[in-house]
Amino acid sequence: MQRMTRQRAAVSETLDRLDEFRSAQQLHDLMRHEGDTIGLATVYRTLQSLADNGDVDVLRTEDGESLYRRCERSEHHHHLVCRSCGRAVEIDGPTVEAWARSVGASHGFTGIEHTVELFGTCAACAAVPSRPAPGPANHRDGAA
Amino acid sequence: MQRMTRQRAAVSETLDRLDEFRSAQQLHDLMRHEGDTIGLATVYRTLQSLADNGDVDVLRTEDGESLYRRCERSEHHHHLVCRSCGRAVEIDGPTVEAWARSVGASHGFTGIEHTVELFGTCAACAAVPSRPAPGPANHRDGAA
DNA sequence: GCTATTACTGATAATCAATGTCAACAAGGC
DNA sequence: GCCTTGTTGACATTGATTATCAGTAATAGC
Ligand SMILES: [Zn+2]
Ligand SMILES: [Zn+2]
Ligand SMILES: [Zn+2]
Ligand SMILES: [Zn+2]
Repeated sequence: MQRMTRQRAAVSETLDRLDEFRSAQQLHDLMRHEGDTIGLATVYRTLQSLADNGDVDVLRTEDGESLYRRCERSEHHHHLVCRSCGRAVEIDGPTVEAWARSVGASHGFTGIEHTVELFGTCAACAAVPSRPAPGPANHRDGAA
Repeated sequence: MQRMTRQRAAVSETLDRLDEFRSAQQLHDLMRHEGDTIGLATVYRTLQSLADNGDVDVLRTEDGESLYRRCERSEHHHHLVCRSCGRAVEIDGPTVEAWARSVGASHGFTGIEHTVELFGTCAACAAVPSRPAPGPANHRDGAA
């Protein structure tokens, strides 16, 4: 009931090569520019199912866009994300997990989940504030 | 350059009476049902400016909707929010603040900001799983 | 190999929160 | 009163995401 198609494989491979959080549209553009033939809807669907399976991590930007990234570790973790290029570092908050549970319980809440994300500007982006995105995102449409 | 109008005052008063995080549309509906005359765009604009001034806290739900709430404390804090009714408890993560800064710095990131929110089901909602929203949100349009 | 079944694809339309537009409107100062 | 300036609200628009659905691949049975 879930076939591995050329398109799904391509999305997966693209994610493998990237270190940055990317939106569905960014991934679609990137793949198209690299010669892949794939529809935007398929990219959305594939990312959706990858996320459901826990194979990629999802992140909502401040303006409501969903960003995806294939992370190294599969266990629960959090992210330190560069606001300008999307580069991410996987981190864990050893104390945070316990703290979340205990705070929740002390107020009579059950089924506690927590959202912990750090945002900042990475060293590379801080060094070159003019260059907006050192990652694979900075294809300016000129390299056609 | 910023006048206090009947509409803005009404939004502010409504927020004062609520303990729950509410969306712009929920607030608009609620006010309309209570007899207030106000346009949806005005509610959005007012919430926007209140948020910019730090007078209300904003929260993005899992599906990208913005929820607003007037909080007691004005200093930096976080929230424990009921997923089903929006009720919220203000909490602070004493260690989290320092942890965020140090993790960011140790990876060469600058301008660190952090997002820490806890979600769960409050005692009231856990007790009555059938009743969807004990708060002012459960106006079923029947009380016209 | 051939065909029926099933899942997948992708162009397009639909959704929906949020924002932009802009003429009518209120308040303050004069 | 009248002008200036900020506000309102109905409506149109945006933009990311999702739904549609006819056409296309892969699979299973024969
Ligand atoms: Zn960066
Ligand atoms: Zn955690
Ligand atoms: Zn708060
Ligand atoms: Zn609750």
